[in-house]
Amino acid sequence: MDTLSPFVYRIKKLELLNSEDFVFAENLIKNVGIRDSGMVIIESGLLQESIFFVQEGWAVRYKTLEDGNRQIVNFVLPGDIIGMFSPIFQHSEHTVESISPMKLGSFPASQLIDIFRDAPRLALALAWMAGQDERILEEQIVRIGRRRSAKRMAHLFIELYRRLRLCGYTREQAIILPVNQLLLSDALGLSHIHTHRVFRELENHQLIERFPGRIVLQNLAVLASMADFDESYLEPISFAKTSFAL
Amino acid sequence: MDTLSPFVYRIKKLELLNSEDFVFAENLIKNVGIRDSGMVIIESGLLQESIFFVQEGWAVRYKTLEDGNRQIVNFVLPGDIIGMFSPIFQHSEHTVESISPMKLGSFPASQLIDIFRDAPRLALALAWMAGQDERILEEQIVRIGRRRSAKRMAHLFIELYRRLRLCGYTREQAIILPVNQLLLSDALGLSHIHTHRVFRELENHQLIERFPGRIVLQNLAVLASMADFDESYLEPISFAKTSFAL
DNA sequence: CGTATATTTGAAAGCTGTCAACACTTGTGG
DNA sequence: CCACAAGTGTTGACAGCTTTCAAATATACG
Repeated sequence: MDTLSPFVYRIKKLELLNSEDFVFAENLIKNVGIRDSGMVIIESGLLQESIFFVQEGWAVRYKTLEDGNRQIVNFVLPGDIIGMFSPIFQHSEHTVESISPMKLGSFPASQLIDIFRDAPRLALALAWMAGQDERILEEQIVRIGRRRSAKRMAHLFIELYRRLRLCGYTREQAIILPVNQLLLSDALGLSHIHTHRVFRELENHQLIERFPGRIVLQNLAVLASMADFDESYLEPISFAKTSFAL
Repeated sequence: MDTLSPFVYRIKKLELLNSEDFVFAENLIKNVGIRDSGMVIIESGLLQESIFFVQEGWAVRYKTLEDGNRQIVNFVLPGDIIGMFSPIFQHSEHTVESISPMKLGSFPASQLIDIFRDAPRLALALAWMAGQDERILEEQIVRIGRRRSAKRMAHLFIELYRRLRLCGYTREQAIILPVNQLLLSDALGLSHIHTHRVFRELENHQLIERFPGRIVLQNLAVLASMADFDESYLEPISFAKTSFAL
């Protein structure tokens, strides 16, 4: 038997889908493709033809400003969906680019409609995932708007760690992020120089360690406590069973 | 005949729903209630029992930090939905509070399921609205992460103006926002003192005018140009008709 | 009229960005 | 294999933006 895809792993927790839905879901993502690091998966301004499921690897979702600056809006991790509701928009508003080699399941955007018509429970599960994504964006707003740089960085690190856990990563120590300082600064809304300063500070406290192109989180406990991390915005244990049958 | 509710006004543009769907939609929001300014509509940490449609009035959606600070994540305007996918979560992650008197349509959260099962086109329309909301959050991230205070404020003003237009507001000049400086600072991720300085600056340039508890935008053209506002993230003219029948 | 909530000011401290170089790594082509 | 280019990481100094502190003034509300 093969291991569960991270997507199925996540929606399983919902306890909403029956075996028929799971077959439907598994079939959706049968079409798997590989991407190198640094590839554009969807591009701002363009119509999106596919919906992707991240099986392995990392990407970033960002917007580019008129002055050439960019802001990373969210990281895209295994178990995430890329462009879920894109078929109902004429163009994408952000770019998604791989930052590590990736394995992506995909299905044609037009098929989203079939899901809504033929598999309402699965459609609801997708809405659930979109809702989680929105919660993560909200927390990103709070992080950038109301936290100072060191705390901001620590908070992001812990979020990424916790999100990895959601789809089955269990290692308790030494989480490796395929991220460099430039990426970090664009995610945190800081200059790359200041990012470096903060970075060095955390490193001096032995909270993180650096390797070319990656960051290792060494002391999650201290990072979490300095970040005042409240995980309630991340995926709950189970679905709110408001007593309905679908 | 009565005027269209702002919600129906918006989803009409989708050109996805048939008359049956519209009846369904209209029935959903028949139950209308009134709120004073300053009322909590949904509260962070609590289970949400209803889904609300804003017919009139403004609210803010915010998160409170451990240190008592708060960050407004988004403004809630006529035509918006509050807590759309809340039935699939055990608790709300943010608080929504009215900042003006409001008129709210609502239906029980449990009914969301009926929509997904019995009115897939309407469910898709809701997903479309959720997608728009997510785009607005993305832009808020960019605004806070990569724009300096004056530009940041101008950009928010223009966004609010454009969003009002989406549900039928047509006045070209003198848009009135039911907002004070404290609210503004929490939305922009600035201290209230600095917000005041920037505020005063825009006022000195005759771009805005202040009245107790409200702000009037007087020169939208100049505000928009200084904000480098790119409206593509706001609702498109029409649905991407990827040639499917639902 | 008194209290709480907003707004306003000035000054000082502190955080973050910008500038200008330099070092290091990696990949490419000669 | 070396040289070079491009991208990334590093430093120090400095400017500038933003926050904080403290206190005064309005304004709203009961």
